[in-house]
Amino acid sequence: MTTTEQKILEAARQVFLKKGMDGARMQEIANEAGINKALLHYYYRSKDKLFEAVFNEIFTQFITKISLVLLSDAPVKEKMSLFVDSFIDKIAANPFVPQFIIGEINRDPAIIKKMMQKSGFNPDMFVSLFGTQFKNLHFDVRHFIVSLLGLCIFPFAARPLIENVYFNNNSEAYDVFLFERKEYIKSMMLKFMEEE
Amino acid sequence: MTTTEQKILEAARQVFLKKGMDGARMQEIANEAGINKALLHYYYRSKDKLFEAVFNEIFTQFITKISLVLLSDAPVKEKMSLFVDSFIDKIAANPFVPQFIIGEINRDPAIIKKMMQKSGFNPDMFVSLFGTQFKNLHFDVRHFIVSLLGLCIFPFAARPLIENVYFNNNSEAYDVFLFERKEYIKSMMLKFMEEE
DNA sequence: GTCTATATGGCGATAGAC
DNA sequence: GTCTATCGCCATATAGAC
Repeated sequence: MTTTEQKILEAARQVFLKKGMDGARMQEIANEAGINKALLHYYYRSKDKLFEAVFNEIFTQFITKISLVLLSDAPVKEKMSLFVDSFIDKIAANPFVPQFIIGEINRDPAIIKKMMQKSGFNPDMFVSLFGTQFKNLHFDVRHFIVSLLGLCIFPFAARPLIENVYFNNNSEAYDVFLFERKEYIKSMMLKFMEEE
Repeated sequence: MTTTEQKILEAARQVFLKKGMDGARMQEIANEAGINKALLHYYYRSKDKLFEAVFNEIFTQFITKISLVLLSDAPVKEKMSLFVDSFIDKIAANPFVPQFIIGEINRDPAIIKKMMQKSGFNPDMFVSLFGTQFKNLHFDVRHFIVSLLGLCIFPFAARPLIENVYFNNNSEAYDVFLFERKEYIKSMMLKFMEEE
């Protein structure tokens, strides 16, 4: 059984993910939830508050997934492989998340700090990891992480363009491409991580 | 000497780049151009038309830059190096472009086809290149191009988040990081392109 | 061509009955 | 808790004077 509050949050998630804060309409969220517009304000006071609740949920899930690659203490090559597989699966199941987060953090950068606090994450946690676990690697770990994220996220964020230019809008072919991509990224990164 | 029409387009470019189609306001564009709101409609009929003019300009510039790496017939490794240097310089000079394009192509995928026609580009041109120039490479060229783009673009598109998490919001440090990134990407790709 | 004033519609938010 | 009706504002767009 789902409460009205949950139905609203789920509907808001759908609409905000596709349209973003600026493009979303309270009326559309109400329709999606099968309730009246006034109820949205009864439960969440304002569009801003509702958006924050949605963003917090999405962002926390996303950054939790990312942090796993850093927090586990598996050997770094296995860790990388596991991350690529699970991260791409995760995005494929939530294909609107990357461009949503990219759009919203650029629209309102201040939201990041707010969400970090709510999620219980803090920047120091990430930074301190560089001083300990990774210090013996021959490459810069920040560049390494950013590369890994870019390689995984970009083909989803830029999908409409790439699918048009390189796949003649053949959506099924692009799904295959995304699936292949796991192996491509892993082999690329493994080669790069070799000690010579 | 700049005409009113040019002033409007320049102002619209600034505002749309930062706020996107949904977040931009005609009043703000008028203020930025130092003219009256009614003049916007005199020259561009509607917000949609004005947006299309702006998007077309930005998109054409962007995709022209990308296509150079494919169209020149320099050896592939030098080509890659040249592309990374010039492309990152280009984005650094226009840091809002990546997230703007990502946002708008996802908001309205149909705009891509429209812009492709206006710019004189067509998908077949890109696709045919794979059958000829690149056919002897040992790796998939589509994955290669997408990787290159992702490695260059992502640190700009996700800047607010990465800058917060890994650089404690130190903007100058992040600029250094972006500058270093050219060498990092090139060495990574070169290693990957080795024949063994 | 450029302005002021205004029409027109849609949006977030609230009042108040049930 | 949930609804209908409506307020007040702000956005795009247009009319019409200069």
